[in-house]
Amino acid sequence: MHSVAGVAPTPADDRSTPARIRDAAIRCFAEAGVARTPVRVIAEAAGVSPALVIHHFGSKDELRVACDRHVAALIRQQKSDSMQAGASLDPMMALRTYRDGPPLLAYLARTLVDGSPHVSELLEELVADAVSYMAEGEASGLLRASGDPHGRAAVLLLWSMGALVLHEHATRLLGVDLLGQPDQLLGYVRPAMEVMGQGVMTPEAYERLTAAMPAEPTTSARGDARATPSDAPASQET
Amino acid sequence: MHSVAGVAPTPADDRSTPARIRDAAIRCFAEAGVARTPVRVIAEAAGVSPALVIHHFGSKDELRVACDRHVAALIRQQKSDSMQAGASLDPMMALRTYRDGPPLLAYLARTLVDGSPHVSELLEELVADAVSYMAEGEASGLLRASGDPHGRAAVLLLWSMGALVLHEHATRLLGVDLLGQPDQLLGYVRPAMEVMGQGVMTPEAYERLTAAMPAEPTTSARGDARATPSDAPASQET
DNA sequence: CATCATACTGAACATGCATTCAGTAGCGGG
DNA sequence: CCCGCTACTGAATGCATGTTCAGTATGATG
Repeated sequence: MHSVAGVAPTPADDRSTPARIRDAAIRCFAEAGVARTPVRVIAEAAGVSPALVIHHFGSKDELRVACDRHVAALIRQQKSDSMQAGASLDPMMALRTYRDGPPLLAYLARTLVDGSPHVSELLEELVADAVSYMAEGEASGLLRASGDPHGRAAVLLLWSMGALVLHEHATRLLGVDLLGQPDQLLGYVRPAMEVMGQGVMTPEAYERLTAAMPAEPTTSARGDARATPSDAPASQET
Repeated sequence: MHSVAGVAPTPADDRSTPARIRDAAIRCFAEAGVARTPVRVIAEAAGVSPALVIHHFGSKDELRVACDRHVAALIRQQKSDSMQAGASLDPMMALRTYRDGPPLLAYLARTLVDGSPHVSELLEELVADAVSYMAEGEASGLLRASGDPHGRAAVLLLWSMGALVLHEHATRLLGVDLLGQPDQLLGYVRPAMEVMGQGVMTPEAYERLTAAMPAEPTTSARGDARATPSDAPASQET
């Protein structure tokens, strides 16, 4: 465990010591989670003493916050960098191709469940971005209109991020590594695209469903709705 | 924090002491996660001493395994109970209506990320179930056929469970509580149903995409595929 | 050169934790 | 009545971990 760096302080490492500590922490946190990585291990990975970690960041928790901020900033940046190169339906897909993408995604997957204000903020930005990209997509005839654009974008992002968080299960169930390179994700991407492209229901079944659904998509949900006959993923009505 | 039970050992509690401890542990683990709930808190919630918890289960870790098994068994049972009452596209939806459903879902959400052999096993069963239900749905004209039924079922389950795991973000982004009652989930269910019903892409765009996709859906992914132009959720190509 | 701040360390320290231990109470079987 | 067994407890024990502390080196500044 904790197979990260080693103590070798690559001679040509121009990063400042705090930066090296922060980067080591990001790798460790991504690999084992925050709770299960002692400061000792981070210090070793950065080639310094545990005391120095505290000296620079004040406490392990403040170090974590610094990591959150840095990762959020990196993702924001790579997001805007990849803007021109054609956005995909998965906002994180572009990240996988970058050199440091996978560790970033692993860190994100951990932090999404641990909960961090900065990552939560990032998530809200991603939803907002998705809404506007999808509006463009709608305008150019690629995407369908939605009765609730924000809701749709949020649900798609939750699914995408949720799959990322459950990447271990994705590996077991589908044999793909969601933290890896995009060209090895066909086992995930193809079914996903199938659903994104056509849905899973027949047009008639969907028609019947919408007729039975309570009205008002965008206004905040009212209490008049009875239990819906079905929901998100996995089967049909008997 | 840890607002669970209290020490009151309801006089009419016919559960055995180990069962009471296990149930208390499930509640605590669901609420705060395994790592962040000391044995002491579980013992308090069950009205016993920490030493007794160890006495009955051997260690905290074995207690966790017992909880995993019990939760998996409960979910299996409620799943088969609700079979007759019309399965939905979300395999967990029925659980929400049961009295003890929400805590079970919360426990599941925690354990899915912590990783547990028994819950992983449960997940595989759920995929298998989903495949057969969706085959029925296809036969009765409700669902579309898929080029990769297992992949589709797995992806849908991953999305559904992923959203569950990220329920805190769902609350913030959509204002719904995925751990709560189904009739308060419209903000999630409606966009989800929209996607499940029709997909997000226009038929023409999907047509163009499938034409560009590499072939062979069911055979295990070969290494010949180049990067796919896009993926799962959030936008389109510029 | 003297001074001072800063980077840094090894060895403590304090705390929270799971687990152990020695012992008590109660109870069923001989 | 007594023996042994089980449920159970309060107080240790030992360990891992975050943090502090006293002190050293280094390099800039006067």
